Amino acid sequence: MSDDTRSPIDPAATHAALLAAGAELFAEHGYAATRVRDIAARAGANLAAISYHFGGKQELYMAVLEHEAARMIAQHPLSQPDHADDPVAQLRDVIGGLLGRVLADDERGLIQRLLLREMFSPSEALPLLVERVQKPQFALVLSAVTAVAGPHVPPDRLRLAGLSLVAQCLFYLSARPVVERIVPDVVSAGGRTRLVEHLTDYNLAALQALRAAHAEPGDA
Amino acid sequence: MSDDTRSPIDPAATHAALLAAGAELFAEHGYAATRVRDIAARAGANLAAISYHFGGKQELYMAVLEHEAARMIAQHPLSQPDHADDPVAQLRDVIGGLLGRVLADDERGLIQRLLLREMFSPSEALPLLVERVQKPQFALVLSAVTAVAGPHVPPDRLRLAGLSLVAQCLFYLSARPVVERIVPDVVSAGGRTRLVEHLTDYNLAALQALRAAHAEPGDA
DNA sequence: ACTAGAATCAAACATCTGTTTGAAACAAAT
DNA sequence: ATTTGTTTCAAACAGATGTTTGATTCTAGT
Repeated sequence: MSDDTRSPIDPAATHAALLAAGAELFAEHGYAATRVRDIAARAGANLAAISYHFGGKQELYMAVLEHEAARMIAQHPLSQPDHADDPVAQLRDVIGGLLGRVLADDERGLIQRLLLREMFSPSEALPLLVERVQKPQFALVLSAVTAVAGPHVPPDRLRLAGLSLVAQCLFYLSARPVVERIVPDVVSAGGRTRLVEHLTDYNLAALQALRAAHAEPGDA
Repeated sequence: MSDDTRSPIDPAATHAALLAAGAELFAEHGYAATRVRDIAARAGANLAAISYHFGGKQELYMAVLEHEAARMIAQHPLSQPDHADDPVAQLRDVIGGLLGRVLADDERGLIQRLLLREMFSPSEALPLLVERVQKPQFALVLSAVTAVAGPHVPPDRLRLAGLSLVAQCLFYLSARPVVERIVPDVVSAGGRTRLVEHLTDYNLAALQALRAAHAEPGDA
């Protein structure tokens, strides 16, 4: 990020560089532990640029969250369920997509990390993130869960099942250092495909059991 | 917390009050966002008491983690699997125990919150917490998972299943504000028993499918 | 009662940190 | 070329924050 060789005065470039540097540092260290001097330095901008362009640290943080949320929606749209006929493939795609976003080292992981930090230390920005990031993600998960479990399962159970699924994917975002310390080679490059397989199999079985438990009397 | 009417000089009481106040504030706001002045105030102690008794903020933080980990082991031992004959009950107990610890508002929740913060922003204290808190917890989960899924499932799959189970329980610790915003009444007092039921059913089904997939050729 | 060490306290200290300032550099319009 | 408004910059600023200090109070041993 942040072209260090930015000789001509380019307000937009400074603005963008500050947003990018802020996103990385806020995601890595959290709001309180991030120094505005470090953000400015990484952005190759002057210290006062933060106050000039955004008003202050707090406003920059909010702008970062809005910007990252908007970018995720624009650049990485949650794939629509185009497997209307194959619920299992739909489930696998949702899991793979969610896990890929969560474990990505690039900008896709940024918004997830920021969101998780907001979850744990909510600020006034949490509602925005929930509305723009979490709810659409959950809706997608819920549609996949519903497709597998069938329409006869009560909405309550479907929501709980969706939460279980999201939980297992997001877990590896926060618990990565610990998981690697307890069970090695789970989030390594090779282990990632195994992980998607496991999550698909594991939840598929649970969802099919849920479907069976709420089968329509006349169903096979 | 921290008896405010502590007229006689009692070094041990000050020491303990600082540990308690530090645990609460560190768990609530994280290390960077916690001010030593607030800790001292909540403990009813003088500001300099932190340096005097522990050396500094960093050392107090380490002492808090060690103390909370030790207290959890001493006061809330992870119930041993006394259901050698009933794997389902064992699973339910493990889930209920883990979820109870995670959602507890008392001191049981403290160590979990501190641990989760360490997971996300690891410090040099993480290895200690993993060894003293996380590994024993995971061993217990793994024994329950193994009891249900049977001995013929490869250890790799068992560990992944254990992680899935832990993930679903810990999720509600970090995601509580978001969960309540997406799906109301899940972590409420009434919803908690429903939650334990759901988690038990959901994972029981998944584990039984795992058992069936790896059944000994001669098994029924 | 006296002394010595431990613990507490109010105050001061040094550093860090977010913010502001006023001048300088730049771009665009006249 | 001059003017005007915008952007950048080094420096300074004010407040917060972790730490230290030196005196004071307390407890215990003699």
